[in-house]
Amino acid sequence: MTRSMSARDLSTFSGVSDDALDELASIARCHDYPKNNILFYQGDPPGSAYLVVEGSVKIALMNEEGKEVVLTLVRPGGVFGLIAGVDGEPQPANAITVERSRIAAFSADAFVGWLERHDLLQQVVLRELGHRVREAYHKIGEHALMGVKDRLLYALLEIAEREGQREPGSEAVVFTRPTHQELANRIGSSREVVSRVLKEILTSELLQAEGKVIRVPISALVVRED
Amino acid sequence: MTRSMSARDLSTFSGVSDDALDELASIARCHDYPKNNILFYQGDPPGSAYLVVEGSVKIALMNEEGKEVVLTLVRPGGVFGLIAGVDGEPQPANAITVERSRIAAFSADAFVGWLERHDLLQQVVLRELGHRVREAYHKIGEHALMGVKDRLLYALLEIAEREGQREPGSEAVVFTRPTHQELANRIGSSREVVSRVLKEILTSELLQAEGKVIRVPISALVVRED
DNA sequence: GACGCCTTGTGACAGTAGTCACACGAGAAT
DNA sequence: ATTCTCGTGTGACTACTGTCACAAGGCGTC
Repeated sequence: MTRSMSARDLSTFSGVSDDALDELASIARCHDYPKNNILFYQGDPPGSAYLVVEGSVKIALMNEEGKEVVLTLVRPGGVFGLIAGVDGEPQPANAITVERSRIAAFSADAFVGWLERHDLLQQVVLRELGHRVREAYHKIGEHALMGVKDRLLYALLEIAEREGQREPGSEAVVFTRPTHQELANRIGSSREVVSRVLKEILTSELLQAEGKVIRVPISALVVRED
Repeated sequence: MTRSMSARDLSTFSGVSDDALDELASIARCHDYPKNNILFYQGDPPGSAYLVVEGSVKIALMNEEGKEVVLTLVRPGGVFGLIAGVDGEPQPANAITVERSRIAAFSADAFVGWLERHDLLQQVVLRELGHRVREAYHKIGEHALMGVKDRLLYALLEIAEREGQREPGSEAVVFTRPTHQELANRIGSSREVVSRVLKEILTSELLQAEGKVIRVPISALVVRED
């Protein structure tokens, strides 16, 4: 793992001392993976905890026919595989790289040991799990209580929040949207439906698009808070 | 909080010493609530952590029209309100009694203090949150990847696992099912649809019913493991 | 430039699931 | 006993979603 990984401002490990991060780096095995590489399957025994150094990884479920739903997207600085690592149960979902990614892996024992040595269970793991629960609850609500159009809208707003760039000289945030298929996987729908509904949203709604770039007025973002 | 509450085999606190439980009891405010009593709303600031002593509480989301989806059902010995108590963010969902219930409440600070004093963060909170995440992920998968019939089937099997009684003299488990409306809320559907689909399941499928009592062969339960 | 692969747009269709309306039965309450 | 409420069963209808089929555009590789 290169020194660059221990970026001090990454969300999950913010507030962790440099010494601890250096020690963490020393127990990591770091590798590059191509796009769509499967890191582990749902049901696998807990082996390692993982840290995304570069790229991104989707945690997702699939059914027998190959239909997929993305539970969460882990971006640089985020960890995954934690739950199984912490409670010793099988992995609750599949982990797959979304793009070419650099991933650091730690043996579950070594990682938990590190957490305990530095008294970071609360700071790191609780925060992370709490966030996952919130995220998951929100997603359940979306699925059970809203239709495709609203789910898609929320997904777009969430992306805007997480990776949108402030557009120079305007009160809006821009980002290039993922493919229709990826959006469909995120919201648990199908490519064709996303194609149609997205058009509808972009014409009538509060978002505009130029090509694959979507503009979201900042006013639309703040409103969305739950 | 009566002494009876500190039952030593309750899942969430199994393995916790009697001394610690006694101390916990000493900081609790314990009250009885009628059916359908709202304990907190989604968005409320974190106030307390709660323990179900008797009865049960549903953690659920609602939309504007009053449609509801149950995220998890907390039974005696289970805790809720934890996430907000631990991370200081607003409550992620509503908490409502399902039946007449006795609930012990702890101020968030006092509860966290107790956990830390007895070094139980890992044992109690991590276990609980990990379980919640798994449960939630499973539910998302159900919603995104399965239809009403399968969701209902899973819901019934889950109930059978959690509160089914071994039927004397047969290889089956029995339980009295909740109302159609409650089932609909659990799976995010509607009363009428549950009424129809349930009939379908009970005639063709692996479950049988006599009145409101449902029989599930044990063989059907073990298979369902993920 | 030609080929192939990925992504997209769209019409037509099918099926699932949700809603509305209404009736019936069992129990609780008065 | 009468009345009310709650849970239930069912038919009819609607609408939202997903699927299939097919065409076309973009972009990189050889």
